[in-house]
Amino acid sequence: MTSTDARTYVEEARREKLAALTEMGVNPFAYRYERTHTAAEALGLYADAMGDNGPEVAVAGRLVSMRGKGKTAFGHIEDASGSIQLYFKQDTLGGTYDVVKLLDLDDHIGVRGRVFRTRTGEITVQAAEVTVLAKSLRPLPRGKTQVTEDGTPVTYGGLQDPETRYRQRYADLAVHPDIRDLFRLRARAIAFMRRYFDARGFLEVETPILQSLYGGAAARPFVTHHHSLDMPLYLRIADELYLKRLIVGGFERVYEIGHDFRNEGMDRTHNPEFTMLEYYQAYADYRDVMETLEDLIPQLVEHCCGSLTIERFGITFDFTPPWPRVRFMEAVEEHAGVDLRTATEDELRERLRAAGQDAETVLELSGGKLIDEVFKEFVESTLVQPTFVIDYPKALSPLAKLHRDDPSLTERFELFVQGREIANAFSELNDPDDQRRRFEDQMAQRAAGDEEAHQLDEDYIRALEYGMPPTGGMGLGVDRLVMLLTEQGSIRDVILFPAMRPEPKEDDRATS
RNA sequence: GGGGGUGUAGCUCAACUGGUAGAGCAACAGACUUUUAAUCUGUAGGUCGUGGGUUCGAGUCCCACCGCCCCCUCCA
Repeated sequence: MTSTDARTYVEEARREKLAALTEMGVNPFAYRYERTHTAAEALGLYADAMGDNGPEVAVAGRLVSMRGKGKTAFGHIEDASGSIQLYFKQDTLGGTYDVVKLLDLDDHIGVRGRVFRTRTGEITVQAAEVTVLAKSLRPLPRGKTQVTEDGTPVTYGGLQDPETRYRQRYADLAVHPDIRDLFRLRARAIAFMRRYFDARGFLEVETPILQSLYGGAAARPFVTHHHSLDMPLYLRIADELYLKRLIVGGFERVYEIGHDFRNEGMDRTHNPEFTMLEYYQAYADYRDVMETLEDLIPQLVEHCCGSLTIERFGITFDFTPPWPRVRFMEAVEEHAGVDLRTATEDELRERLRAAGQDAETVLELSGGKLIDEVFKEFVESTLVQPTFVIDYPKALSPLAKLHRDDPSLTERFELFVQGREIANAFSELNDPDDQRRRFEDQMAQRAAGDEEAHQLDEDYIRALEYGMPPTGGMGLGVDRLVMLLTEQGSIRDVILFPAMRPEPKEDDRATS
């Protein structure tokens, strides 16, 4: 009996083979294997002049296909590099052939033998020695792929159920090489970011995930409790305030790639924990940050996808810089037909209602939230190609410096692609007195019932009082960028282990 | 939170207007010493998400609950 579900007859059969192997003195769970070549390397070794006398290799991997023929058998193993065919022959293997008969799909095995080419033309390892590395007791939900006459592969069966794919990502990855490739691309993108900032003198740092006071974004946090301090701690919702403390400390250029946690709804673009890149650069303003993004992102896209122009979701995205910069106010005026400088809140609410939004929900909106909503309703979806929206209203941006030409605005921009916010950046507010006033405004909104408004962070203000140089900073949602690069419609498809409800136990599956 | 869909064998899916569950692949036994979704013969495998109700009879109808997916709302 396993802990998760009842053992099936298929598993019983595998356990019987496991027992038979043990009976024969074969350890079904070996300690190590001296692999000489990956599957791809072994394939590359063979040249036709070698005939049946190719080089000897020792390959190892998971058995993914097996075609028994009495006294011979063909199968494929798959390793991280790809797959290679194996040929087992009783004449050659002698008693070991009994071990081959006890193999199941999904077993990990090591095979030593010479490389040759079969009559049908496939480069193959003729097994001279077979080592069981790990018996598989539970069959993977593996589909069968047939290549039709016109060359299109058709897969029968396989692991389709999205829930199972997320819950048992190990199985999903094991049977879907393309999913493994997707996560390799994700890793490649993150590694590129790291190299990019390292090469420009940025210091990678780690700031607290457990915080007694959370800040840096408008969001509800996860709360936990520290026993010996007997106090609540919050999981961070952003890295921002700590990274800027480091600018005060003199690092000048810092970045962090890590998880933020927001206790909010889950859907195809929101996971409770997600990956954020933040960077801060002394003596820079938000225009410098735009230039950095216009440099970084195109390079990253080209590095990961091979081109500055990519076809995704039926749209051609062109990352060739420079990207359009549209002012927030002008964008709203153009798409919503309202002038935020003159419109009353009631007029804005009426505009939202006219667009089909729920009247009661709209009534609860005011101030920055209302303006933000108007922007989201009318502007966001129009921003398909990479676009900077710049100069946000002050009310929306309590951590951004006031605009040098217009004190009702801030020097803030967001980068949109495919109608989604990818990055958010500003000339960082470094006037401690102004920061205190902005926090106080937030506290007032909080008192008025806005759970997402910032808390007043005295320690952060103290840091600013010591003096923070002019600083440009940015946060970028890594998951969403990866979604675009890999053409995935759900954030769960780019997170290895997305948040899931716990699996119901057998006993109480239907109760409560 | 609202609306729609869905949950049947290990996997992928069937089962007409209610009549007591079926296929392909996987599994098991046997045949086959260069095959490749191998093939051939035979066998086995299911409290039809859970609980209740209607009915002579429920996978199928009704109610509740649980999970998942999609759309709307929303935070990145």
